[in-house]
Amino acid sequence: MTEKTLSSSQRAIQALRAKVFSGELSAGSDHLETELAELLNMSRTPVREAILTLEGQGLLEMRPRKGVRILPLSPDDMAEVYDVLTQLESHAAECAAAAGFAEKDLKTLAAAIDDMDAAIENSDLDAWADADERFHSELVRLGGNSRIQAIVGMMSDQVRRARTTTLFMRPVPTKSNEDHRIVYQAIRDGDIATARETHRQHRQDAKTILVELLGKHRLRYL
Amino acid sequence: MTEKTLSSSQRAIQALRAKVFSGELSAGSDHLETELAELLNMSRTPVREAILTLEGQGLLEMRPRKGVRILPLSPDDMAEVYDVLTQLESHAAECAAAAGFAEKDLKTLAAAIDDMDAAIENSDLDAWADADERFHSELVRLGGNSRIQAIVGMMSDQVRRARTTTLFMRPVPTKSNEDHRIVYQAIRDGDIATARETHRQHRQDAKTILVELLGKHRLRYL
DNA sequence: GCATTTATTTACGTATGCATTAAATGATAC
DNA sequence: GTATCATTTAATGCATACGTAAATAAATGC
Repeated sequence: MTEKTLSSSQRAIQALRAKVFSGELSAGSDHLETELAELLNMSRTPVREAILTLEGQGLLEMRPRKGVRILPLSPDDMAEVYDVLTQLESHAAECAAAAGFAEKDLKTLAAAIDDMDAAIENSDLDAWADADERFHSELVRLGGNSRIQAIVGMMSDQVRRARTTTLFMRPVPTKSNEDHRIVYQAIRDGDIATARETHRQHRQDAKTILVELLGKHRLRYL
Repeated sequence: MTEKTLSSSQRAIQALRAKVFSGELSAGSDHLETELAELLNMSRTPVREAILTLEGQGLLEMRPRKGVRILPLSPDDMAEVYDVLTQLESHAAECAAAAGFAEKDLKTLAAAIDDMDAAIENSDLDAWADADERFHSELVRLGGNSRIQAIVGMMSDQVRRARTTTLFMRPVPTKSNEDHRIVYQAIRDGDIATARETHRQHRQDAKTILVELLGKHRLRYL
């Protein structure tokens, strides 16, 4: 095993991230540095460093004397996030298709798609969401632009926060996997235009569905 | 005047940024926290906080026991940066065109274009670069996506670092401003496709020119 | 000499203390 | 009752101290 002793700062980052995603630190809530330090059993110093880092990733905001605010996401915010994902991921799909990967280079991508099918069979939404993330993450990796990877990672974090709430509100995403297969084939066949355009449309659909869902359920923040 | 007493952390961020851009802290160089603290006349604490922030913006990297490394930019890195800019800015141009701005909303954009013309007349490359930045920054602002603004801002910082070196190596960018005018008109006329495609091509050309220039001059890092 | 171990240095990570200053509370005037 | 000012509270920003572990130097064995 790759045993590593994480620094307190690193643990703080992980722990805070986890608590934000789990909702233990809910969106819109404020927390004093002292409170978080106590919660994580460490001094304020590493907590402050973690806060700085997470602020840079858009998860929270330091507001002097008012505490650390876990950033809420409005439907407009989600639209912004999805627009960034749409542009950068479709570019990644384009690049991946242009790169001329062999089928064996694409096995991770294919596996994610198969897992999604299986998850839908079993009506296991969590497994589906997990595989979906793997697909998108691998797609971006294949795109070969490390900065796009980093940015998409940050935006995906935002989506992940919303997912807990939204995942069970929407219909089983069967259409979604058809898109994934088309993108996969386009990349394998070097069909640049199809890879890009299919994925672009795929993400744009996801945005529309989500934003409408939020509107329908009167969710103004999450 | 808007007089404000900046915190030491804030001053550290500004000062370090300035020193990176000016080259006083040159790309690839390593610096101990103590050294930077001394340089900025403050304790390590605010310096560390600034380092964390700037690390999140991709300007430097904390390497325990080896010092803070000012990240060098390879031609491949520049290509990555320009690809992100190309995707996100062309999307912003598209959105701006779709938004149906009145001519008066576009005066900042028009002013930047005029300034670039004037700068070319005067062979003032610095003024040109300044106006060029204003154009791109305003374009993205008009796009209306705050996340894209933030990301483009970060990527522009990377470009800015290279500019000191590259600005005087290349021919006067006359063609560039033709593109800008076309983009401007397309936005004003609500011609979404032209706005996007012209700007996309504009940025892609810039990438090609820069990468070739770096190759020609055997600049492997900057 | 060269390799390996031991000692030393020192940069970093974290805890702690304190001054500052924004916010909250209370007092006073109207 | 309200508004203004003084007072108190306490969260933060920063400096400082210190233990730890990495890197370097020294020492030992072969």
